Amino acid sequence: MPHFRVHLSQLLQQTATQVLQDNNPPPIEIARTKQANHGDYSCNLAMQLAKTLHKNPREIAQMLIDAMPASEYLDKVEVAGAGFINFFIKNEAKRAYLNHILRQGNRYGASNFGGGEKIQIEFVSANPTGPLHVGHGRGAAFGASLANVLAKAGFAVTREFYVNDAGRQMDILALSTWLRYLELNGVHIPFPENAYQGEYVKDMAKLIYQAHADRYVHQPENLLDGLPESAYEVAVTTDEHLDRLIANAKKILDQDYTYIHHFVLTEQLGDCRNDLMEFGVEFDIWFSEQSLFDNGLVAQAVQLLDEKNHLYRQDGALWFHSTQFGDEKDRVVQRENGQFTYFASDIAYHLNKFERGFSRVINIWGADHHGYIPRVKGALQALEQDPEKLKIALVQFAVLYRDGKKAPMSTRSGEFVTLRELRHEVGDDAARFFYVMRKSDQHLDFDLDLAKSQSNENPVYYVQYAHARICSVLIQWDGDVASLVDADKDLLTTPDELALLQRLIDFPDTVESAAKELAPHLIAFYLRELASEFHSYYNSTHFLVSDIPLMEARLALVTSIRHVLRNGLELLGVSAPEKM
RNA sequence: GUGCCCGUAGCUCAAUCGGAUAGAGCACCAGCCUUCUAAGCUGGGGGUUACAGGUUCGAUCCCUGUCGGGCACGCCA
Repeated sequence: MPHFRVHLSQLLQQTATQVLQDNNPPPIEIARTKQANHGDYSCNLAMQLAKTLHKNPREIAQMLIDAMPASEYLDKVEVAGAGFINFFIKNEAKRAYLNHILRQGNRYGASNFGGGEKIQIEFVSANPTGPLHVGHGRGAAFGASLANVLAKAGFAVTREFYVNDAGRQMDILALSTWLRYLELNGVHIPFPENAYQGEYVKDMAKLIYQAHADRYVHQPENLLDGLPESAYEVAVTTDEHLDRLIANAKKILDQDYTYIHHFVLTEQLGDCRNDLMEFGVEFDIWFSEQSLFDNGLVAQAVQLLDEKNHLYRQDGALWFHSTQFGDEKDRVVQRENGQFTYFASDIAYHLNKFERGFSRVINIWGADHHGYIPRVKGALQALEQDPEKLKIALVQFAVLYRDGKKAPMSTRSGEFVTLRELRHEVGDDAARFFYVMRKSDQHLDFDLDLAKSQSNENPVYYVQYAHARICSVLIQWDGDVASLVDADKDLLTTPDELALLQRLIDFPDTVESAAKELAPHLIAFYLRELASEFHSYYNSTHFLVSDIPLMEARLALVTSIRHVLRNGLELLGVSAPEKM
């Protein structure tokens, strides 16, 4: 079965090369039309050629049409407006397409757009220092849906979570947990305000306490070494004090520090993984930042930059000359104290991604990281990699609304809404759908009341309901769906039915666009429109009629709609219930 | 202050990377269940696409400026 849009594109390509002779035509773009009287597809090629050919675009369009070979799928081709070429697909061809959908079933919508290209998509990558919050949720939903879309469009997709298990934040979490643990053992040291305040820290301390009692209570009196007397009474708030506490804790605990560190990391990562799994978000690879250090890849990447003369030393630190690659200032890769910065391991990580043979790499970042892009791309360029292969999709913040008011959120005070709370409150389906209803680079107003409402206002139910209705009809019909390929599709003649056919035909193109533009929201919009057209059709037309051939034709259409609804919802990680 | 993103119906958002008469949902008004699920459908009003210029066959989209909002400007991650 032909892909109409591709077919037309080839037809026009062939014609254009012939008509233009030595001039090679610009890329042919076939678009869907908005209005029925413009046909089904249109092309603006003639208008684009008007300038180079010094001719009236309508004239060029007519020339192209006259030279175009006949197509068995076309009813007619017209010149319209300023010089559009409008294509009218035969209704018979659209009807025949239904069998293609029925046979493809859950594969329908797939294409070879990606050509099996290896593509890596890294998302969420939250610090394993606490529960995921609603901001991570958007990255997770967006990334997972996009990955599904890319896979459907023919890319070989690897989903990856970068685990920041090497940095200072992990040390702060380990320290925080140990302090809570000491409290449980009756040792009270003022809890730093800039340590992790959340209840989950106390929970982890409790677990250690329950399993090991006082085993990790070594000389806590030395914990405040090097700190002023006041530290015994007042909670510290500065980074210096916190770092001193960490250093002291490491000294006091020695080997046992590794245990605490490992314990909190495993706990948090496990929690994060479960949370995401329940949300329908899974990864192929959990990539450890620490492993980059352990394998010497960070040192190697920095050395490589040095060999290519992109580093210099100043104030005791090692700087990358990123301004030479469009960054607004140079960046430190190795601190005065010898520690590599987060940026250094990130360079190593991205270099590693490219060395693993991905032809394209997609990072999904929170929009607050946008300033970070030039330095990463700069580093890649400095290492003689093509920065164009790295695409960074920025996801804006999600703001929750309850009762028409902003829900308060602040990580610092520990008063933030976790992803888990959100999922439990509105349900996984609604959460997944709402997160991708907006373009990713737009702020998202997440209306909790709307997401929760089990009513006609809720777009998730609207789409799912269409699916459930179809299931219900098919159950009452009680026939063999596979037999519907034999139905006489020519009995589908109403404007409703023809519009639905075209909508179904559009699905693979929509998936392709969503892949090309990294825009899974297109799927959400498409599904709403398809559901809308279906509901309308459902209300105006009875399917289970006594005229058997007519009934089977309609059931063939409706079954195809069910396939597309299901496949589309699956891309978004939303369930397709058979009953509601 | 500098850089990036954004500004579309009363509200929340689309608009197939420059295309044809800018579209949906919510809200508001008026209707539709003895029939496959009313979590549904039908009809109606709503716009100088923040503002002012520019580029061209053609601009919500590209360029310049102004106004308004968000984010980022660490030897943090």
